[in-house]
Amino acid sequence: MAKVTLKDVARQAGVHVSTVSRALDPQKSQLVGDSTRARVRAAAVELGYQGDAIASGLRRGRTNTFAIVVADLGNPFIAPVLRGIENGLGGRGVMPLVAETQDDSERMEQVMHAVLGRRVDAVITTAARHGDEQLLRRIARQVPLVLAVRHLPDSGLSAIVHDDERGGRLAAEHLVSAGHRRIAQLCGPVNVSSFQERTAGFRSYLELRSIVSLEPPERAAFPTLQEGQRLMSRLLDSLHEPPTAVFAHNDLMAFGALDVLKERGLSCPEDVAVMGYNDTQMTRYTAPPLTTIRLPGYELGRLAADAATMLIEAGGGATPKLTLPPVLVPRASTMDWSGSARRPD
Amino acid sequence: MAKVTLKDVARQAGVHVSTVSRALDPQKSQLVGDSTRARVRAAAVELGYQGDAIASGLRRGRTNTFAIVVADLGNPFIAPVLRGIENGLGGRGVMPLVAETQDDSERMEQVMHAVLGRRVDAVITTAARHGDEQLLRRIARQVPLVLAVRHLPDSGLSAIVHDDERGGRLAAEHLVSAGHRRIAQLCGPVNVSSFQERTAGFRSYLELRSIVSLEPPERAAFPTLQEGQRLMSRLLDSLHEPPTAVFAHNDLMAFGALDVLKERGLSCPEDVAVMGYNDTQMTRYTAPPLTTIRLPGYELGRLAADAATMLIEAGGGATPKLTLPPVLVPRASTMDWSGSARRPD
DNA sequence: TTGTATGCGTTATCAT
DNA sequence: ATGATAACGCATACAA
Repeated sequence: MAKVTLKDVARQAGVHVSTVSRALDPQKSQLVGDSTRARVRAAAVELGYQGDAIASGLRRGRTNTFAIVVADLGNPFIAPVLRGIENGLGGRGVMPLVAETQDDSERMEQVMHAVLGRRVDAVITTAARHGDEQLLRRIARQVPLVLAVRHLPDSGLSAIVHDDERGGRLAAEHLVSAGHRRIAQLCGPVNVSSFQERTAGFRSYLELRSIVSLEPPERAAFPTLQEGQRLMSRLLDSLHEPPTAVFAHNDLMAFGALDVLKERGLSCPEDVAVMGYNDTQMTRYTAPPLTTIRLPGYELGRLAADAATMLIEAGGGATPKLTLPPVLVPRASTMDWSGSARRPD
Repeated sequence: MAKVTLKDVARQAGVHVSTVSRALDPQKSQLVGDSTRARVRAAAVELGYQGDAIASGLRRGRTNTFAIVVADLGNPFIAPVLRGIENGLGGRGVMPLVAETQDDSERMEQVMHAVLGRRVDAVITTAARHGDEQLLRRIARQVPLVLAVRHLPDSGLSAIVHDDERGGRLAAEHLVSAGHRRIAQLCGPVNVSSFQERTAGFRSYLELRSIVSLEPPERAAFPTLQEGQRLMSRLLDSLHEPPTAVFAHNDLMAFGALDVLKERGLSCPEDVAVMGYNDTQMTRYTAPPLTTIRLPGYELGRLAADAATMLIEAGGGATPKLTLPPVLVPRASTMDWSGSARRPD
């Protein structure tokens, strides 16, 4: 089945290619006579004509394709975001070109190169890290760029993010009001805005209450389960006495922390309360169900898609920024802590 | 920053466009003199030249883009598969164009239309349903097509799948050998190969042991948590006495089943053992940890990418098919069933 | 309302 | 070893 082009349809319908082009373009089909339009459409259907988006893209300078650059497809939190983007795009006939940086700035550069070469109409990335400012600003001069989930303060780039500073504070408030005073946080990578802000928000509330935040000797290199395990081990090793509560910077790291607690014969929440972040799908099914901070990932994805669309239309005349609110979701992993009776708030 | 084309580089280097094209093409750069090549490259770097994959695609007839058509990005099992595909493609400079059908055959048709129009070099889909044979065979005549995860028996299409018949049998063996006799399965959608085969494999082993499989009045419309809840409720409503073990066709449905059990005051595994399928990331953290069937999703993704590449090179002269083995992962959700002492095998 | 001509950026083919 | 030219399929400015 050789590929059918406008030319073939034109011959079949007995008109010129440009007429076919117009008749088949919803925007311009009105410019063509009723009878010819019908004839052209019939011919197109009969021959099974299918427009060539590549040729059209070359001519029009628009590909109806957005690049979605994520850090890690394996992180369950990314699925709803992707889905939101996909759904936000679908209606407009735009399709997502997906790439993964694996949280590596070099790969980020390669990926950006690859997507720019494909002449995407916009780029949405959830993979920004501090240090990428220069690269991303350069990219943003060539194509509308939206930061999602992670932003780059003072970069002047559009960003749709969650209020992670607030999320960190919510976590701290929750733990403190449950009576905890020996509190630690397992921090995600230092060069990612989300984790920096969670750290800061959490710490600032503790300081407000004059509580010292216990912290492991280092931060996670990646926000993964394995790193959660590693940090929790190091934390326990570095203290004479375990903390009574731990705030992990995402749910995966919290699960890693739970592993280590169990391994060492500590129970959650009786000995150590644990909370996560993101409220990924499974948190309510774990043992114990995990207290966490819920972020509207799907919503954020849709809004990022909208922002990218706006950016295209505005032609540089706007930089949409939005910060979505997190919500505390209290569950058993921070309830009924045995120490709360002994040391009431 | 206006876009830099071959023409600009040619002018800067003082050569003809076609020379630039050759000098910059790794395949043909040998055909051009050493000094000119150096000059051209210098000019390209200086101007920040970046090839236009759209124009190149139009001319060459290859876009270095594969379409990945999935049913549901929200299903956690799809993440490792996507990741495997992405990694399998990355090395070859190919990028994935991702689309979601939401398990709707009509949307499948639209999506296929959209990706064909984008002149992708190949299509990998994990969203095939019985009833899609005709559509997909038509697509396969126009572009190399690989079915992944779900296949279409007798369609003659390439397929990289898991051995779900075997997986179903493993599940049945496990439950029976734990002493269960009142066993039910919560079946996924009837028109999807994976679930049909899980159903068949499970049933065939029970028949072998002369055990009647209890089943809810209907199957799930989608393999989701909500449907798992619904089916479990209907199952319990339809029986005088609950089953002692339930095989859910994926982990999500199993979690739904657990919800309902808890709601009704039944405990797992003491009253009812539950097992899932897929071994998604969270199964070891749930309460109780979920017995499940592990599938090599990442591997399957990589192999599907390879198969698609092969298909392109073979030009229709091959239809790679592969079936990957599942593995039983026993955990607490099917252990220490209280009835096993009373009715030993 | 329809047809003509031209170009989007690249590459293959031919010629030099 | 390099240059000239045409063509990939489509869309637009312009002419009729």
